[in-house]
Amino acid sequence: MTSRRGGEPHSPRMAADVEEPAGEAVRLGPLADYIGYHLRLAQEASFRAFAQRVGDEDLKPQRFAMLTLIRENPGLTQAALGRASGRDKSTVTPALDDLERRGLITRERTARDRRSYAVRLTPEGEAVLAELTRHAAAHDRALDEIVGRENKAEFLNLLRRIAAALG
Amino acid sequence: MTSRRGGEPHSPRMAADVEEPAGEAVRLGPLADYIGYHLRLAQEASFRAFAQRVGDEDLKPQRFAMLTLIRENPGLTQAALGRASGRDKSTVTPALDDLERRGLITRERTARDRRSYAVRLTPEGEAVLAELTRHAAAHDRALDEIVGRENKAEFLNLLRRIAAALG
DNA sequence: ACAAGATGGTTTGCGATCAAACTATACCGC
DNA sequence: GCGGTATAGTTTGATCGCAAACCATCTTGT
Repeated sequence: MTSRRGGEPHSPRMAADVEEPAGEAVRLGPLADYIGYHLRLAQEASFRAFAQRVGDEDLKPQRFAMLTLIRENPGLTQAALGRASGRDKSTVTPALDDLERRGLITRERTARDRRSYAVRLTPEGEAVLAELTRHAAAHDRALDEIVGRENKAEFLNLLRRIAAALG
Repeated sequence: MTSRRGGEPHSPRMAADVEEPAGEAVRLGPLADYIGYHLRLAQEASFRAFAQRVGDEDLKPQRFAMLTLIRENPGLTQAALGRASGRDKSTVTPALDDLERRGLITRERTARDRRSYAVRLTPEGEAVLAELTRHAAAHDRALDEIVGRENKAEFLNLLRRIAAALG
């Protein structure tokens, strides 16, 4: 095979059988020691495991966090909820639309600031959250096992430091 | 489309000024000790800091990881790239379309397996990656500082363990 | 009190991502 | 070989997320 050059996207050039790392042994290079890279892989693995545990039909981690924050801070505003859960306000709106449609939360206008809503759980929301919390607790116990009891506190502190320093 | 203009709340109930956590002191409840929750916040903070550092116009962490993996494993397939970077193959395709359009990578059919492409960096891709690597290294040095030199190895190991155990 | 700016919420536009359906090719058992 | 199954890549459809534009309301400076 002659090695052709050229810049056509998707032009099917043939390559002789060169090195081809083929096997699963992919080298990570500098990535291997980057905190950011491993942070992403770990977070996504955790996310998927959680979603799988509660079932595809159910509520995802993001919704769970929002419901918990609402229960812990009844009447909080959407903006406060967004800050606490690390989501943009334009993400909070449709998420709450969904939770409201499902009858899990209420939005009430407040006299104090008529721009904002006071968000609260409905009894139904409390019930669903209680169920979700069981799944979440089981999920986090699994994470605890992986991390190890003796390392958890330090690990959490490092994660908090990263979020705080870069947030 | 939840078509609802700012004027009409869905259930326009007025709430007298009840507790209203108002201030920024939002209680996290059980979330405070969940590894998954802090993992997500830390990852997103890191992601945003990286994107900001390389500039909005430039390539995001995901593209950087892909370019690095291609450089470290020239000729690897899209499937292998997806596995290594933790992305679905249907995510890899448009990402490589973009990188190819920018002239940073090439896709060549191989004789060995005519279903797959051998992906490689162009000289232009090498140059862009070199520049990106400088930013990434600076970013990770910042993370190193936050985590602390003496904690980094252990921290990385825990992240790897989580990704491996739940992946 | 009033104008200027800040803030809460919604909408729109865009990119990233996955899952599932599909095509083409490779591999395996017989 | 042949058929069945597995794999590489693409396409489509859906969800999630952010940023920016926008309106309504609150706050602040003077």
